[in-house]
Formats: sequence, structure tokens, C-alpha cells
Amino acid sequence: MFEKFPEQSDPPKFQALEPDDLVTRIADQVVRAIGDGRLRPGEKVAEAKLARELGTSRAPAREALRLLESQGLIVSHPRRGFFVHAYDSKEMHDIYDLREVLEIHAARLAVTRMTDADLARLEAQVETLHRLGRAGAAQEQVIEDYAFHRMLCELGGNGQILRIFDQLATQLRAGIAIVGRLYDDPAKIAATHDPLMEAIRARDPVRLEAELREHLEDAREHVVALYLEASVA
Amino acid sequence: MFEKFPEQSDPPKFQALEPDDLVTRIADQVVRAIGDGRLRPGEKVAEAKLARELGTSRAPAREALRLLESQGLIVSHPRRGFFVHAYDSKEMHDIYDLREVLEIHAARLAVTRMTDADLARLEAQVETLHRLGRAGAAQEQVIEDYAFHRMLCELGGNGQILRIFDQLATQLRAGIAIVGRLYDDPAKIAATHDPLMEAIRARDPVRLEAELREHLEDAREHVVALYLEASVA
DNA sequence: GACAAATCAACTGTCGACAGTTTCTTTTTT
DNA sequence: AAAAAAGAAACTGTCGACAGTTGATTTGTC
Repeated sequence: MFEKFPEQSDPPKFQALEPDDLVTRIADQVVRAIGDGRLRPGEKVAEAKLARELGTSRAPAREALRLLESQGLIVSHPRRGFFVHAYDSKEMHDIYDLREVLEIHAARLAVTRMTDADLARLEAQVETLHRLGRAGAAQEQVIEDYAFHRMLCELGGNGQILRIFDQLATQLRAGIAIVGRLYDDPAKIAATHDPLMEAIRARDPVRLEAELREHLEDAREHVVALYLEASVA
Repeated sequence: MFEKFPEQSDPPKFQALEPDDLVTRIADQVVRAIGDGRLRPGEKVAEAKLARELGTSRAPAREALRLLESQGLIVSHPRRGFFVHAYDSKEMHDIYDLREVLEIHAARLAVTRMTDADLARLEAQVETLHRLGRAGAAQEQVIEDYAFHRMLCELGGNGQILRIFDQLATQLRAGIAIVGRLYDDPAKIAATHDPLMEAIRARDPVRLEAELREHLEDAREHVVALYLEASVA
């Protein structure tokens, strides 16, 4: 009689959650799941199932998915549900083109406005990157790398740009995490930030623009290639 | 006995709605209400009341408000509700700074990529602006003005930039509508697009950048001034 | 055995309800 | 008469339910 259990469908991808600020935390779980590959580009994310696995009702789950949709990580088809946005090559490049425009604009303003304390924070952040690089902690490094670039945007002083940067970062999350898992040389990633810091220290917007452009082109190349590879697989 | 009716609270600001795609339409109603001044910056938009007035349940109303929040038109304070975002001077300038960066970037690409058919569409759009200007239809002109700038972004070919442009446009909606109501010379607005069209016709990105920058600075000045004036009042 | 029709489980859009908060109003106190 | 306290009204966060769809599975047909 017990040869075979009812095969409780797929293994759950999520763990239960306690209330209060449910939406943010559900969204966070989903982002994380996408980031570490439990949810793959194009895969369906049913709000009913999500809610069940997290032990909440559908309302906050739905709201979380809508939130991620507004940031571009999730797409929805009416009456058909939510899906992890599967970016194609063009879309990935669009994201990076935009990121380049915004980040360079913000960074140029940043170096002319920042205080010495701001500069020290940037230095510390890059130091963290190196430390994680030496430790080979690629996953954590990816997060701190993002934090560095976010700082730069923040110091630019335009709240809207920072808001958009966060949206782009969320969208890239899937691709970035893949890089974190697959890219082989964390120490090298940290090293690519050194030329940026030099330009920042010199408070030289022109030089920073050039360095940042190169830096981002490099990142684009890796992320896009690895992301597309992972999507097909 | 009848000296005074129970004063059915405020007059309702909305009209009932039929189902299907409720969220979009509710959001639309709210945007419109903000645009024409029924809802003013800083004012509370209670999802319960909104739902009641529109004859829907709270779920889609809430979802619509969250949608607008993600675009920046609405802000929410947990357990306290939703409010029309009251932009201060700094925020308005941030929006315009960003708009300038994005729109100029997109427009430069646009003029080098566009087909003759695209050009014809732009011409037609500016012609519409003039027609509305002559007719003194300021409100409609504002909408078509926005459509013109959107086209330019669209022709730039970057889907993300277009997405952000739409977000910015939603945020500016309040301010823009105020301009539509208060600005006195629609014909003049139309005329400011002529230099742009000349640069576009010439497919000259450098010249277009210069013209566009001036055009947007001009718009910024009017919108910011009038918006802040209306907020205080 | 491949294909179309029928059946079924799961899911989405929307709704109304309830508990706990926040906000407004009234009452009480100084 | 202003400030503080108490009470009432309205609202938010979350939940479970129901009707109508969609996608998958089974059944039936050639």
C-alpha cells in the first residue's frame, strides 16, 4: 500500500514567515529565490502557491509580486499569473545602457560634492570588497559590490536616480547572482574597483567617467553572457 | 428640524466603475483626479473610501494605489495609509534633472536611428500641438506634448528608458496638469517645439541636444514654479 | 496510436469580514 | 478656556471564500 507517496508535487521553494511587514519580506524571499536559482527566468510564480508555502494569505503575496513587477523583475499576464521575467539579450543591454548613463551622471556629481567622510566610506567599501575577494566569498562580494555602486549614486544627490538604480539592481539581481555563483575570480573583481577609487580620490569627474564606463562595460559583458547562458540551460 | 443635513462628509471625488481590469482603471481615475486638482498634493487617499466611491472592493483599490506608489505619484506610510506625494522643490528638480539626462540620451539615439516614417510621425505630432495651440485647448495640448516627448524616447530604442520616462511622466502629471490649467499661452508652447523639429529633421544629435536642453529647462521652470505655488495654496 | 473532446485540479480576480490601529470627537479635568 | 483623557468612527493589514478561467489530464473517437 505504501509503495509510493502521493509525491507532494514539487518540493516547496520557500519557508514559512511570521506576520508584520509581510509584503516586503515576501518580496525579499522571491528576490532571493531568483538570486540563488531556485526560481529560474521564465518560471511561473503562482501567488496561491507562494502564499501557501510561506504560510500567509494571498493578499500580501500578490502585493509582493506586484511590487517586483513594478521593478521589472516579474512580469504578469492577466488571468494567467506571474512569471520571473526572462530577459533577452536586448533587454539586458538596455538595462546596462541605462545604468551606464545614470551611474556616470551621478558619479560625476558625486565626486564634486562628496565630503571627506563620504570618501572614507567609499574607501572602506572597496576595502571590504578586497577582503571578501581574498576570502573567496563571491556571493557576499556581489552584494557589497552593488552597495559600492549604490553609494556612488547616492552621493550624486538625486533621489530619483537612486530610486531607478535600485530598480535596475533588482532586475539585475538574477544575473548578478549567477555571476556570483559562476564567476571564478573574486579577487579580480575587487581589483577592478581600484582605478575607480583613484579617480574618485582625485575628485576628477572626467577620469572617473572613463574608468566607470570601462568598468561597467566589463561587468555588462560578464553578466549578460552568464545570464543568457543560465536562461537557456 | 432640518436646519442642517448630516453633511455627507466630503463630496465624493469619484464615479462608480464596472469590473474588468479594475486596477488599471482605478489607477487612472486617481491619476486623473490628481491631474485636475480634485486630489491635491499631500492629501490622503484612503483605499477604503476610494473603493467605496468607485463601487469596488478594497483589493483592487489598494493594488492601484500601490501601482501609483511604485511610480512615485503616491506615497504610503504603514498603517497610516496612502497620500498624494507632495514634491518639494528639490524633488521636482531631481525629476527634471533625470528627465533631461534620459531624454537627451534617447533623443540623440533617436535621430540617428529613425526612419522617414518615424520622422513623419513626429512632424504630425508637432502639427497637432500647433492645432491645439491655435484652438486654445491647453489641457489636451499638455497630453499631446507629453506624447511627443514619449515618441522621442521610444525612438531611442531603449525599453528601460521608455519605462522610466513613463514613471517620470506620471509623477509630473500633477504639475503638468496645473500648467495646463494655468499657463496662459498654448500657442507659445507649441512654438517651442519648432526648433526641436528642425534639429530632428537635420538628424543632428548635437544640435538636438542643445535645443532639447533649453526646451526642458524652460519646461522645468514653469512646471516647478506653478506646482509649488499650487501646493502651498 | 495520434487527435479531439470532456473532465478536473489549480489558479486568478474580486469580495466581504475581523482584529488591531490610527485619527477625530467629545468629554473631563485643571 | 486650554490641555488631557476617554470614547467613537474610520481605516489598514490580513484572512478566507466564491465564481469564473486556464492548463493539465483523462477519456473517447477515428
